[in-house]
Amino acid sequence: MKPATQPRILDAAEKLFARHGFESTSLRAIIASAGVNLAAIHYHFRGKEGLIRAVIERRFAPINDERLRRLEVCERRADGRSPTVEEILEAFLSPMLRVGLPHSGQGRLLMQLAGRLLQPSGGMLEKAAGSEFERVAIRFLAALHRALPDLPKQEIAWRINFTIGAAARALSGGIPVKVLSSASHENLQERDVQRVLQRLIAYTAAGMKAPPANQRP
Amino acid sequence: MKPATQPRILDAAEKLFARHGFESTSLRAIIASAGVNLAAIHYHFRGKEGLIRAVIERRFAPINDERLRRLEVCERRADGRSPTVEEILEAFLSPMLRVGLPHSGQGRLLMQLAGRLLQPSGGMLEKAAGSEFERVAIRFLAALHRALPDLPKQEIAWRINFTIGAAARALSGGIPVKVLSSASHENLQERDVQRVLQRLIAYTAAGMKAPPANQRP
DNA sequence: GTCTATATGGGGATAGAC
DNA sequence: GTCTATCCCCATATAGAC
Repeated sequence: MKPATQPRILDAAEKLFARHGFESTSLRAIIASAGVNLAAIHYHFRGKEGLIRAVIERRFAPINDERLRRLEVCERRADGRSPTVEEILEAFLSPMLRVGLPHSGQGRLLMQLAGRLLQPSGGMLEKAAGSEFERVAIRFLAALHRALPDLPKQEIAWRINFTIGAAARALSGGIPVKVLSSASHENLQERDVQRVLQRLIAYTAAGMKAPPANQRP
Repeated sequence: MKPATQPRILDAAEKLFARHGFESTSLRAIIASAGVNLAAIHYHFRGKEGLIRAVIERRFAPINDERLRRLEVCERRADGRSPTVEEILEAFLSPMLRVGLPHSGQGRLLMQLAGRLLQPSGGMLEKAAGSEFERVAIRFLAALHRALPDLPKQEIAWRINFTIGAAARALSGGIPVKVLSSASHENLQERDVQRVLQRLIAYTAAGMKAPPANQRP
């Protein structure tokens, strides 16, 4: 028996989106891969934008839940005191990087997809990703503000954005410069996620804890 | 007398690309704004991809020249010793963030454009941006390796990628999460670039200098 | 409720007249 | 160098079969 139409569409769309990006993937390519009719997409998802949103939400809702869950765990473990910046950042970054096992093709596809998702690229993607991120961002901003009471909240907000940018690089494998990609992009395909996560946390935690620059130069 | 067709196309395309992104901007929108014929784009630039590449190269070649020039200046000033990480990163980041004055509309447009450019988003952009970056990336990787001799070169390559990701966030204004964008996106439109640069350098320099994570967890 | 067939309008690209 | 006319592909919408 063959799987239902809806998940077949979602699986095919996720794979193609991850490989070619959202705007470069046509619905026709998706229906060919899924073996369904074009109008089925419109029926189930109300068009391409709805399909993108459904793909995103299917995968990122659990990630965001996991982020919040981990944050609560390490806050409870800290028992009244604030968790370390490293712990908070691991709660934020790890679920995204760890989805799927290192050897799972689906996991790596999702990492590429996530790398694309996190970057603003022209309108509708922001909306789809933004609503998912919002609840998470608020919680983590508060947690980091508590861990770094000397930093203005505005500075922390900036640094969260910098951190997201760094994570997006890690997920998408970096720029296609040979000298850099030999050390990142290629390896990302083959090495384990844990190593990348360690590098990313070492970098972003140090940046997060940096003394703020002089505001009057 | 009216300007030549070619720069008119480039100006209109840059403006629209900056505003709506590359894939969401139609050639027809560009010709309407530039007041030229559709085929003129294909004649001068061999299609949309060539136009994107031309827009990119026109703006980024001088930026990359400036990066290399600044790196040489601070290396000469260091007189045999290595410049600080902060100096190297400022040479790398500042030309990109400083193009145009804070109040120049063109400068801000370019910042948005650059923010989009630096993030991998589906194929052809990487190629266009990658060739531009290559010569710069090699030089800065070497300079940072000299400034941070204890770090493996591979680790530095990863951190350069993280740094680029953070810079891309600064340029594009961050994710559209209200609580974060109130502190970044909105202000980026109105406040001076110097402030952003200071924040970015404080964050990325700390990340760059962080002790590497344990490789055996 | 689920899907097929088909129509519409907009997109990038190209050949060839001027 | 420039423009007109045209081609083919795509996303979307809808009517109606099952």
